[in-house]
Amino acid sequence: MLSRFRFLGNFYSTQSRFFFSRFAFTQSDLPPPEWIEPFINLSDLSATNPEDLTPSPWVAPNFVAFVLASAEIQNKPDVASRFFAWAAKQKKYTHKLECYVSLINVLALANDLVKMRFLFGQLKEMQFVMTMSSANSLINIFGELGMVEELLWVWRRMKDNEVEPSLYTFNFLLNGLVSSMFIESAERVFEVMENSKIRSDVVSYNTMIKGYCKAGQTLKAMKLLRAMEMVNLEPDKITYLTLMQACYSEGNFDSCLVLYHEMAEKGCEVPPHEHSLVVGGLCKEGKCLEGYVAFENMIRNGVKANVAIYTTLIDAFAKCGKMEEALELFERMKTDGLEPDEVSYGVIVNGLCKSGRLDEAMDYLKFCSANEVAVNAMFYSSLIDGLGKAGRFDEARKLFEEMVEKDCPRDSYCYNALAKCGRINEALALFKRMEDEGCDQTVYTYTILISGLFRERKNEEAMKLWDMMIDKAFEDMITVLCKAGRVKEACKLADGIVVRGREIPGRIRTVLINALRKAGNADLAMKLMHSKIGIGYDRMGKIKRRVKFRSLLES
DNA sequence: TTAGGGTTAG
Repeated sequence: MLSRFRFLGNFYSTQSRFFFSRFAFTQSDLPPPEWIEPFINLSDLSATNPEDLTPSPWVAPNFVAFVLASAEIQNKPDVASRFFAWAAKQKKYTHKLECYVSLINVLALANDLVKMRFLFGQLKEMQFVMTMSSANSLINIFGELGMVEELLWVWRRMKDNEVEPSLYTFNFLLNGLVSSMFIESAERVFEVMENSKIRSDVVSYNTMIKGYCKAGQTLKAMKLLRAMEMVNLEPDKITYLTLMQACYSEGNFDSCLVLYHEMAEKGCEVPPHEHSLVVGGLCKEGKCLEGYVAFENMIRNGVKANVAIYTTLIDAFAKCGKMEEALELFERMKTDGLEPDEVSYGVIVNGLCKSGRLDEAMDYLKFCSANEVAVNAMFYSSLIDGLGKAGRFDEARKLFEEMVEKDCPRDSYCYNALAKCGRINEALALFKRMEDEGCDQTVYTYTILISGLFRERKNEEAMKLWDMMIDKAFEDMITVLCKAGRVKEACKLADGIVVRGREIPGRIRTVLINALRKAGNADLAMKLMHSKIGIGYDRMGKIKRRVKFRSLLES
């Protein structure tokens, strides 16, 4: 947005200089602001009603473009639409390409996709000659919204009009494709760049790296980092942050640490977030002392700690059973001028509950409620769990019911904590309540119930729940694998369900189709959508054909 | 033009 503002500023100042020298303007010139302002309030466009404007000679295309660009900067889609419509009605006036681009942009910001599509349909019919700046802007906006068809139209149009794409055009295109998870297409564009006059730069590499990370192909992303060194391109802090973030989410903290040292060695600026990833990684592995060393190291390097880093460390100490150290860090954080938030308090409350210090934990709950710290479900689940384990069932139940009064939605953790400490009938009633309240039952919920039922020798009921759980687990597993981009494994699992004589529900097919599409396998997604893969039963329940999901990926 | 925080259970 800033860059467009800058563009507009340059555009305007050069034009107005031109103006003063000529003292008059023609249809295509732009009037200076002091000429426009009696008619239209540029600093607050909503104060102007376009219908009140005197038309000629003010309806110069550049004037309209300028007002629309102002509306875009002020994010006023209604004003822009009205002004656009008003201008279109004036005699001898037709919109310029830039007017369409401005209005499309402001509509995109307002998320009005329907109007955007309609307008783009008009633009396509206008036979405009595509310009570089309009193409860049459109490719950027369509890319962000995942409107790949529209994006490719602009790209082709540019080619037809023999407008040479710039490095920015390529990078916008790459980013658009990557945001819409068209990774294979992005790969092809990247290859084209490698072989063209325009060489890919750090941004192009970073964008491809982001794409691979999003698709769960961290190894490919790593290879690209090494490829940068081969072409003498210096990776920057964004390259490292993207990769470290991906390694961190995969739980690969060693690689995270390697990248961290690498960037420090290269003298690359290390942003606070990279430090958090390292401290967080060490803490997640239970190495709270090493995490603490990294934390001190960060402060020595002049990077100020923030609430998130403190919270990570406090939690790590609490989990190692070092509650006193955790509380000391909590105090240090406050003397450091940082205000603990609900997550920090949640970590403290959870730690206290785990170490059996329930009354202190209850005091924190009271303190937070009285001091406008948002009390969330985690506070309650920790306390309900702790109270239950200490045999204080009534207090646990009371807290569970109190959540409704306090407008705090109950999650599965709260239900499970209470179900675990009560009798089996109570737990079954809670299972039903979860369903009614739309709270997801987890594997842990089923485990509590099944073991409870077996203990009471209600074996048949237990087995029924077991079957329910297995079906749900398969479905969850497929969803999780798809989200991680591991479509091949998801397909194998789906085949496993069919072999066991069960059918794949439509909603899981959709998950698979979307995963294939996101992984850049649009063709395979189409194939699955229109095929009978996995659906292998006739009306008598006999297997008619059993085409495996896996066959999709083997072809 | 690209990136961007932490917490909960057997």
